[in-house]
Amino acid sequence: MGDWEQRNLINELIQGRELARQLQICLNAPSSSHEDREFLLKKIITSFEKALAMLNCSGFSVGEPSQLIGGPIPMSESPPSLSGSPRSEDSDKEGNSRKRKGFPRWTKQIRVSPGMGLEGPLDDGYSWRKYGQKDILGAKYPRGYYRCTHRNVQGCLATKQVQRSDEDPTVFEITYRGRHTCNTQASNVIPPSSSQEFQEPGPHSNIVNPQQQNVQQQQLQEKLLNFRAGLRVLTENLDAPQQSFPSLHFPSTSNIEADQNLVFSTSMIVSPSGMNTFGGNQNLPSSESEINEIISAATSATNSPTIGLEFPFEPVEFDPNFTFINPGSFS
DNA sequence: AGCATTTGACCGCA
DNA sequence: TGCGGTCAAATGCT
Repeated sequence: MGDWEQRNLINELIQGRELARQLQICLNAPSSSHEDREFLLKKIITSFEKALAMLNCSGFSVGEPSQLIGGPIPMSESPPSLSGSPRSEDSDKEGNSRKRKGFPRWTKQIRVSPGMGLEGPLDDGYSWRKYGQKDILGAKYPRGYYRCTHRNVQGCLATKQVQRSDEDPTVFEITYRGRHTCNTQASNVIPPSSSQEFQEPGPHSNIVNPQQQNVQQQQLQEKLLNFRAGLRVLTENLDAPQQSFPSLHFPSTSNIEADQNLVFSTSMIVSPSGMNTFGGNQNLPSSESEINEIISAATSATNSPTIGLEFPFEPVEFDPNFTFINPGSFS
């Protein structure tokens, strides 16, 4: 872990601590609303998840045994022994091979509810560009192939595949391959200061004047509040390999072979009966095709400001055990 | 015009 | 040889 990442991690932990303190104050204040507490709680969780994600990203296996929601997700890909001889990233660039078997790979299965805005959880904070779609044998739904938008500019070789589950169409299995070497997410992960934690200072964001900033921030906070009120994030222990994975060297440079053993899972589930409380907006996907369109758009993570607003959930990117479930259980 | 998506073709691996 | 992953030209979108 480099200095930069360490700073980010520390920032995140400090932020988590501050939020916890605020929550403590909130709990002692009878005037505070349940919503406020809930909001702070969500922020704390998000903060810690970010920190964990950073650790995961930096080579620490931080998956913890936790609550299971849907049971272990069977991996459709090769088991930890992952086939193929390891290849260095250098030798595996375009032109040498169309199959990049040497990259670490991990899979998430993610659940979302339409009521909470599908683009949120699907946006992992990176910009993805779709470069292919393929009908997979035995699968009802085609698999989408995405690569980092900054592949050409920054040589970032991260890719991901999005596959809708046959068994449960509301589940999307996202397989990530390779690590981002671009700086895309950096600005998202670490807010410059706590007062700007909900801004999206990503590469696509434009500098705005303070007034616009305040308005946007306020709207964003309101949106997030609504979003979070309907969101419950639970971790799930989906894959043993992660726990048993002995190495603390996540994809740095020297341990690609061992890294191939990394297999994570998370679930994204689109609840067909999700409540429509998100910001009072009733324009929610009702049909399968609509959901597909949204998923497609969200996974491509373009410059849409809406997508950008959802960045607090991006740490899911590296968290093996996230599950977004139908927020209908909240009211 | 520039960027993203679509889609058929190509390639490597099992 | 078939399947999965990627390329790249065509097309669409802003």
